[in-house]
Amino acid sequence: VRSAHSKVRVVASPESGREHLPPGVTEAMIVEQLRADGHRVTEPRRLIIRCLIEAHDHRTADDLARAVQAINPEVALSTIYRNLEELERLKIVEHAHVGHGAVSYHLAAGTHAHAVCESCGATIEVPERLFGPLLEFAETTHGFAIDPHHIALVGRCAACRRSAATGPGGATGQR
Amino acid sequence: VRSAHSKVRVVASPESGREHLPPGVTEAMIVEQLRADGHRVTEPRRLIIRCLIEAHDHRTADDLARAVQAINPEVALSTIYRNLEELERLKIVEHAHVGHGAVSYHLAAGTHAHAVCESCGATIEVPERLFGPLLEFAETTHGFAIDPHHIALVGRCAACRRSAATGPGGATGQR
DNA sequence: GTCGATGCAAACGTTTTGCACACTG
DNA sequence: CAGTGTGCAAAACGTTTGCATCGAC
Repeated sequence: VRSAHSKVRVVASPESGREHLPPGVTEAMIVEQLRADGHRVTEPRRLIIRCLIEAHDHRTADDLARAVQAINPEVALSTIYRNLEELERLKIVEHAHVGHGAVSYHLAAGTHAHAVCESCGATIEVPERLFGPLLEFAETTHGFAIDPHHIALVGRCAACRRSAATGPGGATGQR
Repeated sequence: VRSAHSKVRVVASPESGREHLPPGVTEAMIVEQLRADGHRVTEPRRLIIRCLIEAHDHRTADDLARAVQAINPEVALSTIYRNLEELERLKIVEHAHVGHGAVSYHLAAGTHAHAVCESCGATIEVPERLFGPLLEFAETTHGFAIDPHHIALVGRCAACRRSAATGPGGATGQR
């Protein structure tokens, strides 16, 4: 039961389709923003941005590294991390903690949170507004401001629930 | 800004007090359960259970190791991990992913979820019922069963929000 | 030419594993 | 006395950092 889901498969939203996808962010726009903030525009940086836009699902630093290295194998993993850090500082990128595994990065399109299947790694997206009661409780009773983006909820997707029902071998299992 | 919160401070619930604390679980009860499941009762195991009960706030494997080693320094960290794993299999213990840091373990008292302050690590507890809308959405639109226990929500506690407001130095910061 | 950004390799903190030995049942 | 559970040490994993060099401005 070691490493499952290396590739996060995003379960399509039934009706909505792609309401939340990168709202037309372009490489140029981001580059612009970087320049404005006094940063240099280098090839690795440009590649990272490009791959981040192309991969509109969420991916780990390592996934991203592979995508970038497919274009330029010279780019180092540490560069990926440093750039993701920078891009987060500029609010261009956000990350989410997806249970046990590696952190997942994506463009800051806002407005949705994530839930990951603990057995297969499939991700669904959840409208932020459903966090309302939680936000309100935390706010009013503790003055605490919950950030729904930052972590992924955990659970079991339809498929895995089904197969768990059939195959009884199901240990408590996953992390 | 390296390692902050090693000690997770649990913000007291304003009124409720300790409604959810270990509902009188005892070492003996758990030992019983272990035996029933065909496991052996060893000293390390006993100590781990004891410390887990005594520390009714949530703690990392490492915290727990220190507590156990205060009694018997021989106990290895790997034993802690292996036992936590076993206890989870028996549904005696649960773990929660608390943002970036180490995983947090606690007795499976159920009925509440967690939210952690991303800057100081303070934890609040959140009634499970507030997840209702989320559970329902995930269930009806994707057949997905969210498990509110498994991960901690992330946000900012009252104190840190206040100091962020005063001290402007606040970077985007924390992980 | 300056200094921010990079590649590499090594360090880090947490968790997992392989192995020989110890102890419970 | 069988075999689970243990300690130890080392590996694995994702991430961060130090340092010399490179290249955008």
